[in-house]
Amino acid sequence: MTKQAAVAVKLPGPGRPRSEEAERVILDTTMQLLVSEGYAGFTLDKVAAQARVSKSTIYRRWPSKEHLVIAAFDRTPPLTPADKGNLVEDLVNVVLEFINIVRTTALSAALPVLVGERAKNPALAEAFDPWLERRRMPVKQIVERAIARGDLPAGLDLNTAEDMVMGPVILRLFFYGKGDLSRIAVRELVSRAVRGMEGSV
Amino acid sequence: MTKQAAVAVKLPGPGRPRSEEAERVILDTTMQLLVSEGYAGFTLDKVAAQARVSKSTIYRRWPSKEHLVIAAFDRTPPLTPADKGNLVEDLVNVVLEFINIVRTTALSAALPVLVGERAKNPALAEAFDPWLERRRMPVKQIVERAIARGDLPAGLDLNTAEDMVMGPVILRLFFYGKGDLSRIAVRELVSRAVRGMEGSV
Amino acid sequence: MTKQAAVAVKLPGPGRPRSEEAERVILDTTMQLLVSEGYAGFTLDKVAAQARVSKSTIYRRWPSKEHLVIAAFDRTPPLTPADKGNLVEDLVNVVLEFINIVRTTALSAALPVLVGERAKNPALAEAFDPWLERRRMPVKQIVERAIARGDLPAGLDLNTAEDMVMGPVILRLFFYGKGDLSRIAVRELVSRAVRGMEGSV
Amino acid sequence: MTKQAAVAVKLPGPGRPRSEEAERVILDTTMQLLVSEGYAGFTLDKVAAQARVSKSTIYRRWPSKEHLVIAAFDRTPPLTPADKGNLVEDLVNVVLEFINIVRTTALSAALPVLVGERAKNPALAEAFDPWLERRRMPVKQIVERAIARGDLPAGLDLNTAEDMVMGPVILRLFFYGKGDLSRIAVRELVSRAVRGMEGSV
DNA sequence: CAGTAATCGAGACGGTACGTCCCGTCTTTAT
DNA sequence: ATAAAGACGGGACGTACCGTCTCGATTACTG
Repeated sequence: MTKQAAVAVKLPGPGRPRSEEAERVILDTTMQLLVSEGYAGFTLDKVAAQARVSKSTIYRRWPSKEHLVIAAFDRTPPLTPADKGNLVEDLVNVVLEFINIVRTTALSAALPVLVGERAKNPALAEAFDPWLERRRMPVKQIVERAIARGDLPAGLDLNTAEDMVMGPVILRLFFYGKGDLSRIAVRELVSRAVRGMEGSV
Repeated sequence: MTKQAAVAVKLPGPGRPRSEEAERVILDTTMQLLVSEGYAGFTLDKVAAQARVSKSTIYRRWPSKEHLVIAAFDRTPPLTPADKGNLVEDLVNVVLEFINIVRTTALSAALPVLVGERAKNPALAEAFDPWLERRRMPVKQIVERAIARGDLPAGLDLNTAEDMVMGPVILRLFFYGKGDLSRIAVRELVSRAVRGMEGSV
Repeated sequence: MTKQAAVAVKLPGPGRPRSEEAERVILDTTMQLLVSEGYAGFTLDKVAAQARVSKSTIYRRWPSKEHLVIAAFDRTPPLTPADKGNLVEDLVNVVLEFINIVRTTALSAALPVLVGERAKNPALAEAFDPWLERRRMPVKQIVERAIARGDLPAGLDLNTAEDMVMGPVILRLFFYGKGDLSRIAVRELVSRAVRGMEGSV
Repeated sequence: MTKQAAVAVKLPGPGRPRSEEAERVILDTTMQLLVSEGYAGFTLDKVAAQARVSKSTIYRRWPSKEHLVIAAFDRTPPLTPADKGNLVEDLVNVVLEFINIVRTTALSAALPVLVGERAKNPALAEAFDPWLERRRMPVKQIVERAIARGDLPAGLDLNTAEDMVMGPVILRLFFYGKGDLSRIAVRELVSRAVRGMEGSV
């Protein structure tokens, strides 16, 4: 009934404790290799070799390559939902921050693959979806505050709003190589999305 | 100046001509295996075996597994941009048609992977981008006609419009497992997108 | 100066040790397949399948098909240089024993191929030549003892003697399909070779 | 019943006649490629490409790669059995000539492979054996003349004599990389072989 | 303080797909 | 009928990676 076990602090128990150092090095190496080699060239053997760690040490912590990748991305800092009281500008800022993260990490290469795998791998979905949901929070929070302020109608579904804001951005980011994602272009997309949110269906 | 050469009919020339039969069987088998096995379980050896064709015959036509997959999708019928003079309804119809295609073919599993590969494989991008562009046409055409009718402002960028319509849908289709894509939900997304298109930036 | 290192017992070292069982099964299967399929029909995939071993396990030990074959032959028991004090009879016996081994194993099919490959593959020569040298030992020993007994002149070169004994035999064995290699024929060849060894050049 | 057909001059008949030019170019290219690439790197596709000839043109003439190789070697000039009346010197000369041919052509690489194939390919044996027999003739002739002169006993079997002369040489030539085959070494081998031929068994 | 148990590194293992290569055959159009 | 060109089926090659396993060597907690 309780999910405490999952969160519970690992009790010492007998036996040699897992090295936190190893965990950190593995995740760092994972991130670095994803960037330098791309997802396709990313290999657990390479991670093990470069991190000076055995493959068992990796598999003891994460059940598959994909889980490791998700864990690595999980450490990227969360988006900070700026609150200047201006809906459009707040959204633009958080979107640009997201774009920047995607471009500097290997997310653009890895995310599609993870998405593809998730479809048929329930175990992966279990790790992936919370991460994704966490990534969606900032936009939702900004929209929520705007509703509270009365800038947006009360009946607006937060998920729908998020889809409208991020959908076009993600399309340009992942699907089209050369989509315009300058601040100006983003502001147009966001402005139009916000306009679409106003009023009832 | 002319692109005719690229489109020109392949002249017979000397040597045994490539078997159109083989090509057809390979693409059919590819599509079928993608659906039945998923992208990860999809193998060129399986294609060769099931299509009763040698691997050389496949590799002679497409330089890699990914190119073959794109070629297979390339044969899926183009979306037909219905024209009932009602912008929102026309868009809803074409979007639902797209959703249906994605769900009945293996697109949902394959597209993310292809997108991921495209990022670092220029040769793949060359084959992938035209296909994607072709898929974007119907929505653009509908929007274009609406502009001609005066239903939408003349200055509206077609790509932007397309991103606003398809972005949220694709987000729900690929990224979120259980996004609501019923006709009602789609109509809301499309209606809001259209509202966002109206007026200037 | 010492060659001990090469012969030294493999120290355990870290990591999972290589399975001696696997090694044995692979070599057994190799030998059996060479006999049943002939050299041309001999395939590493077949070996892997029949030995219930992965190809990696084979390639981890031997760098190529040819090296594996040599390793398999390397296990055939060495010729036993009989010593009845009769030079000709001792030689006849060891030659007949050699002929028998060649005929019952796949040597007759494999040896020529290996010889052909050796010419341009230094790595192969490195494995092949010691094996060949080992095969030459028995005849040399018999000749050496005969020299010690005073049955052959002291200045006789052992290699030359060996070439004179085995050359005609190998010619008949490998090059001519139907060369007479009965005990009587062999005794004639050996007798004449021994007569040629007597006296100075 | 008659074998005339095989030897009969090709009657013109209908249709385009076979190009003698093509035949010559193919054989030349075969020889050259065997030398430059070695037997393993020798490919019919390479022959066709370099000779500017289609593979069909090759297969119309010879039923397999091996037959083509034999045909190419078949054009090497026959050994000329010098006759200076000195048995040993005549043999030494013809042996050295043979050694030279083997070393300048690709024979050393190809012969072992052909020998290996011959064992299980009757059709190949049919082409190979006559060639081999032809190569054995000079030594036999020299021995025959020596018998006629009374230098060797009348009962000596020619094949046995040939085996004794060529066996050791071939052993050094094909099997051992670095066998001494200088004129002096060859003279010793031949002298000893001749001594072995003298007297009865 | 000895014993127990989980961890570590190293690296072998079965399985399987990849993309390349070559053989010998077949199918075109052109001589 | 031959020729050049080149596609075809078949099948082996050697490489790579995955996720599992087996070692000997460390660490801690436990009795």
